[in-house]
Amino acid sequence: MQLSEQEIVRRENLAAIREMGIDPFPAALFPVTHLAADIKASAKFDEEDKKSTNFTEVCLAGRLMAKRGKGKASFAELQDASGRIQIYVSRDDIAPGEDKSLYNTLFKKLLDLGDFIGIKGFVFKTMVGEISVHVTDFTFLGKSLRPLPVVKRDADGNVHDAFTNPELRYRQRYVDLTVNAEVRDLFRKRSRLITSMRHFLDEKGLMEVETPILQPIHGGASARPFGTHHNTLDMPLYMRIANELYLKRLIVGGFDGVYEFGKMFRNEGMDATHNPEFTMVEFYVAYKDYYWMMETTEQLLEHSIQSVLGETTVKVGDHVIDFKGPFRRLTMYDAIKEYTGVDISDLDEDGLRKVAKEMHIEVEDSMGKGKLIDEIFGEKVEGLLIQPTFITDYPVEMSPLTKKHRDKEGLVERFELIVNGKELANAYTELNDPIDQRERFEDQLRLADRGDDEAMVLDEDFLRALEYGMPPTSGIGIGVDRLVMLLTGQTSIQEVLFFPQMRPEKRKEEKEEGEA
RNA sequence: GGUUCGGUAGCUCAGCUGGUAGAGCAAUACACUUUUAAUGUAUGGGUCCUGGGUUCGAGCCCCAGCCGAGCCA
Repeated sequence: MQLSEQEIVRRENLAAIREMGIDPFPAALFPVTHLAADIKASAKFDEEDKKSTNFTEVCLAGRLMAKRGKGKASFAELQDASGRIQIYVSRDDIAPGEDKSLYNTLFKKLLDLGDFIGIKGFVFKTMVGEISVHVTDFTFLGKSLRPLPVVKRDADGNVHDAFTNPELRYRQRYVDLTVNAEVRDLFRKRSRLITSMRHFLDEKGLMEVETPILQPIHGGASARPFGTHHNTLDMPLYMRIANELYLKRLIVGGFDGVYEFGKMFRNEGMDATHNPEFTMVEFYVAYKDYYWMMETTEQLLEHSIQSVLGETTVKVGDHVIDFKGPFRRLTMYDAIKEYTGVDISDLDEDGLRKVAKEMHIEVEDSMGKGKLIDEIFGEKVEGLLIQPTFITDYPVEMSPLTKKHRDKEGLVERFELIVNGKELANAYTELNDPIDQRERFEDQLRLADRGDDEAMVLDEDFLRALEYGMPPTSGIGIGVDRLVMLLTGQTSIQEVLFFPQMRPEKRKEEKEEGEA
């Protein structure tokens, strides 16, 4: 392995630390008592000597992220999980005796940016007013053998030498997180959002469950799956594209409210809004319908966004999106009529195909009525719906798991929530008539025969479950990644996933092996 | 899949009409006991993504490929 100059220096420093009799990777715990951000937020000071009156002895641990040497005393910055705080190290405080090597050698020479240290000391304010920890004792906690990018921030908040290369940031997310505080904040928001959604669902009395990721039949959605193989059973398995059919089996089993946060896997193209694996939260509640679900969705989003952002509005580009309910409700046909001027409610398949062609939408022979309407909506309407909007009452052909509308012929009780021109959630009054469900699956098989490779697969065991009887139920799936993108103003899904999917990087060593 | 842009020091980036590679930060050495994008002086650091081609000569031009970003489908 070819080491850079700076990596060699760090390895030499590592060896020198060992020679001083110090373990550069100590095993013992370090008794942390405080976090940088808490000290900065609540330190009180004696006006006379500038020492803190409430933080007289603190122990912190973290990475050394900046050094400002000043001869016999130095300033440095320690970064822990909460943020950064300045530390002040003076030679005669940490090395009071004759031997000054702890300061002159270890602190000044052998300590590199990125190393982990633990410090003990008291909090004070410098002459310039910076809240700092005056170090009385420090412990080496871990060596960093590679130089981190050094990102600096000036007094006006401008960032200098930012670590911005997206490829490097995604491939080495650990570096991105170490060096870019706003990235850490984004993922904290993501975590808080999921926590607050979970609280909301718990409060509603729903039970969190887990269902199979490896499925013998990839049901519950229209998408191409990842295939895999189980050796012992010697059978193909698919990574789930949805968990809907399993959650409904649990409703059959007598739980009347279940939810699952989970990864779904779809073997399709990747772009700014699609990663092969992504997170959905789905929940199903017995004895409810899609009207109830619309109200519940409004409450859930308003509650969780309020608790993450402290408000219900989000700025996205030039728009301010308000998640305060109630959201606008518009039927699919009315939406198309409003945005294209065409009333398609009475058209048959041929009529729809003609209308789509007139709108310059690409159509294929394999497309049925449902797919054609979906294309028209997707091309001409969806992108224009910025504020949260429930699009309701879809044609039965494109919704094989949804109950037929209670009083509109040919439609089903389904809604999608569209925000900022994109689908955020998809919900139904669930189809619980097993005979109707079997016919819908058979319609899907006919679509598959026509060449629709996304048509849904018939799941015989799911039908058996419905035959035992499922209570009337409403269910929904909400795209968590897309919601996080909205809340954090990101336009790329990669920015809200810790580890977005990437092509493998070619290392030189591997390449040479491959060629040999 | 199509198309545009990019890949140069650890990081962020310059690099003229094709003439043997540059800055800031980081690193190394020295000075400095309240600094803060610390400062001053000096020093070192490169498979210019890979492979071909054109040329006396390629970071730059041509071809193919790899990786990434954006736009389109």
